Amino acid sequence: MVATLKDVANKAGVSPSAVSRTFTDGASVSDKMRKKVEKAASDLGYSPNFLARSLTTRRTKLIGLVSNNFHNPIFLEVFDLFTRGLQDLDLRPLLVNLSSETDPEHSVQMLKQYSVDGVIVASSTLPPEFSMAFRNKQMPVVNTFGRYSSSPEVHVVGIDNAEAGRMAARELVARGYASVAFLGGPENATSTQDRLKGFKEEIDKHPRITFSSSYAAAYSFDAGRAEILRLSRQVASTGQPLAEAYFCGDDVLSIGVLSALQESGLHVPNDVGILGLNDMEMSRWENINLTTIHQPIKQIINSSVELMAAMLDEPDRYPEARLFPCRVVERGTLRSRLDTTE
Amino acid sequence: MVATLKDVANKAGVSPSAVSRTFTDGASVSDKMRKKVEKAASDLGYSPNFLARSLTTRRTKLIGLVSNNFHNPIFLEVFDLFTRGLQDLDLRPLLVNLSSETDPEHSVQMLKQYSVDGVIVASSTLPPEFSMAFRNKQMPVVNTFGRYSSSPEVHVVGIDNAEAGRMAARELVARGYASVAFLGGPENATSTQDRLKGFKEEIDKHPRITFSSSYAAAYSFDAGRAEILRLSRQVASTGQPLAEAYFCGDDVLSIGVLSALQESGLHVPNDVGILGLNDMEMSRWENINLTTIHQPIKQIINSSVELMAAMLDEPDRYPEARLFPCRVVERGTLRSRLDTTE
DNA sequence: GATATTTTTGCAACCGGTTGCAAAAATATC
DNA sequence: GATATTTTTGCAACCGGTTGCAAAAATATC
Repeated sequence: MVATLKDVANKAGVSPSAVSRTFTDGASVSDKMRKKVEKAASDLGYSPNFLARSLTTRRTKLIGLVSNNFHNPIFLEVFDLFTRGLQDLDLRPLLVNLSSETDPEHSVQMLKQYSVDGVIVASSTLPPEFSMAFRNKQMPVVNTFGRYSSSPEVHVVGIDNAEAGRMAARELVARGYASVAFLGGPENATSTQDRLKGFKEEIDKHPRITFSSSYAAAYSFDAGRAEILRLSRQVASTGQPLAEAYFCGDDVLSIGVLSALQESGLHVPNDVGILGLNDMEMSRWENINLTTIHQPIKQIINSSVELMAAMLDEPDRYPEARLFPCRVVERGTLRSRLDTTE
Repeated sequence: MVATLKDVANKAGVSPSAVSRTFTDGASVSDKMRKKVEKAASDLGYSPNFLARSLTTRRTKLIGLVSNNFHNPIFLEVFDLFTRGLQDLDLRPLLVNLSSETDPEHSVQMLKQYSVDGVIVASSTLPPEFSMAFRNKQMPVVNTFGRYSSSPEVHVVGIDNAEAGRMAARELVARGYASVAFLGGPENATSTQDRLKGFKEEIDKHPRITFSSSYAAAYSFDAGRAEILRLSRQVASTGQPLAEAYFCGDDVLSIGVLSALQESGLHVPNDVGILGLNDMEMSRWENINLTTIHQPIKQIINSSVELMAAMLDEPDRYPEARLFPCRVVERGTLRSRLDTTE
């Protein structure tokens, strides 16, 4: 049905090797030969079969793109940037949804069967065992949004989550909040742990500020909303008031929190302040207008793709962590900074 | 490095064919042979190379998942459902981002080189030439969210967009709006055209209702917002007032519209009514609370996956359109229905 | 237990490519 | 124009599998 290399060779009256060389970068073919082959190939609508080729070259140009969060809108941006970035380098993303997968071996199996050249794990909530399992099978792996010290054998691209936590704390302190809280994502996610650690570390320098923390079950709207509702009910039963400001582990979480607060008649930022993290597109939507810590995801993802490309040429590259600085983006969910000169 | 079929054959002391048969469903192998081979295979950590296998079986189990909209949050749900659905059938999605692609031949080339078993085009805005180009290369194609009559050679799964338009019109009529408008997505998208057609058809039955229409440049928040701002400026310059209610071509468009209206001090639904289409997760977020027409995307996508699976077994299957009914989901962006008994 | 039938197994060719090596052709050198 | 050197080409083996066919082994039938 579809033309093969042999068909082209016959049509052009040359050897199969000649055809193969015409379609291989840097192979030795005379101009005359190339012309002849290209003519025959275009007449037959031939294009090389990458999968057959991969058998000898050992390169499929397939990259496993692994994620487990399809409920956080930022991941649409993540997929957009990854697919474009990979396509630009002539690599193809094999999308793997690990939302309900618990067995690293199963995912390894899956990606091994398709001989992917590398794996990008785009998640801060997937247990490190997954990245390690890929690594153990000699696959190049980049853990985007990962923790930079937990799996020293795996390349990591992202932000310094502890520093982001500190930045959040400094921001709330500068605005004079007397009681602050951390409302994180899943407790076992490395990103949650590190953000909390940095946040608390910095808050602890101000003994007069009250600190508390709690966790949402997932990085999702529903989870954020559920957690703040739970805290609100506590106010009623235990008398323990809500904090003056919440640093939420993520934007979508923040939006869930915003939604619940507004509904219960509390005004943001007058009654409660909210600070997010990510700065996803939606956060600057005028009806959301979330003050948040910007995570430079474009840079993070482009760098992840570059790093992956580099690993394909140099599989035993020494592992590195690439961290990008964050910055606070002021919008409408925190009260003004204090006008002090301290 | 990684164990091959021959390694297993040697270790088990049997022929390569025997090993191959052990890993092929329905092949003839005795129990004793199977045991022996499985032992050797698990000792070596062997798993078959799908790509090598595909050379003879002519099945890669790779499905091209093509989209061009990474700015509409509903597509995150779409990708979630597709990846899960395909994975459950042991198929693998090769994600293709056609956001900035204009040449169908290029995408065909790309997918042909990877010998995908089929292509799912998940878009109502990609020109029909793309689906047709895949079809012309004998690839099974399912156009999810496509127009069911425009490319009769391509299978389509989705809704009857004209009927959805009529449903929207009936809903606005029932609520007694005296002037209504259609604020669609891109003018050349089949979904926009059909929704407008149905909507207008039904509104025209009510000569006392004023009708107008306009288009946003994309199915995105920014485009919806920009279009309603343009219309608002017209109010100032031409005196032409805004409509009492807008049927927007999509939820994310509606949210952009909501955002701009609220900002300019108009109250929804008291001053202006908004009706969306899709019912994505975000539309039921309490701080959005959009009245919208529910498109059953779970059913649509599961059906698309099933249809694709069926086409793999029967490539020349007669093309069909699978349409799912929509329904209005009442939330907070339209005023109450009139209490009439007419 | 001999023969007929069925099941299991291995051989060899094949899927669609690439590549090292040697021979052939083209070019350089005198 | 003969010889040395370089470039181009084709052969044959290989990448990691599958499969039709015939032979071998196992089972059924009398």
